[in-house]
Amino acid sequence: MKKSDKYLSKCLYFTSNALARKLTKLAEQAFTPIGLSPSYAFLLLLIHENPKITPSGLSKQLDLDPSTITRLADKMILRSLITKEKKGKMMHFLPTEDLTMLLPDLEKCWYDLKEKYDKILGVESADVLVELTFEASKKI
Amino acid sequence: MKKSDKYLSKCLYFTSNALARKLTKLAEQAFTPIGLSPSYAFLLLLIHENPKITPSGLSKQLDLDPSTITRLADKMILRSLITKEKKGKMMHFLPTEDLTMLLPDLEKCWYDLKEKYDKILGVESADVLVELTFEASKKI
DNA sequence: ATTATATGCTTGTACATGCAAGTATTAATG
DNA sequence: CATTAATACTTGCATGTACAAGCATATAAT
Repeated sequence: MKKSDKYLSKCLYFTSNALARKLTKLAEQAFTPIGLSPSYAFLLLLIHENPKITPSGLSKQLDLDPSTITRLADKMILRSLITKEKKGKMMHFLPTEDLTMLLPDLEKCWYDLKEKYDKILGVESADVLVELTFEASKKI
Repeated sequence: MKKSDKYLSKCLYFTSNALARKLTKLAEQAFTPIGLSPSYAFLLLLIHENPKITPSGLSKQLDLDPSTITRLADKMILRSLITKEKKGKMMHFLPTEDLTMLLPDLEKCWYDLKEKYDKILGVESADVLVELTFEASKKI
């Protein structure tokens, strides 16, 4: 076994990025029916469940830079799935009717995604992995 | 607990992407001493240990698209850390003297990175996580 | 041997993302 | 009250990455 194999297969940075890329591909497939990539789906779900949520609020929950939220949200506004309202220095996002109508389809995509990787990894393994990954992510 | 929390914290796509982003940031810090981001470090290590390796070979080992390898490698050529040679339709990458000289520093960055996340997560937890992540990634 | 197909790499383009800097609003301090 | 500092968001720019299409070479089929 070469040194490089050890570096790769034993490096959390590398393995987690590789896994993330593959899951992203899987997720993108799962979400094609609604024509949105998965990041947007999360964003939309959060806005739907937390109307008036701010960019910084979304930033914290999604672990994304505020500027990234702005860009993602702008595209969703163009698609009339959300709106935004400025109150002082705060910006609030609001779901539209279109989003409400889309929601069931959106949730279906999620189930499909979960089904996909559960099938590949086994439900128990997937559950363990997601739990550990979540905990690790919180710590870093 | 809102539905969205479940969707986020229990979604492997989301958690693994969040973790990967955070580890990438950590890794970028660890590799600043040599002025390279971590993807390049992996690439260089593989080329150093497998002289004459091809883009497709690197693509498989790094789980990156061949076109991505081309771009990464091009930048390393500009920095005189590798060279490339065409033989038929195959392209071969070769380490330069500069790379050989850089290698010890490069490996040091790795150890620092591992130390960093081992400290945060605990060595055992990190080991378990990397193993599970690696296995999952192989399956998908 | 010529044409067709497959393989390997590179280039054009697009995208999610982060950081640094800018703008606008609120809070704090003198 | 005026000035300074802090907060919230957005914009400019850079980067790693993938996909699709293109080009070059090798292999297969007729």
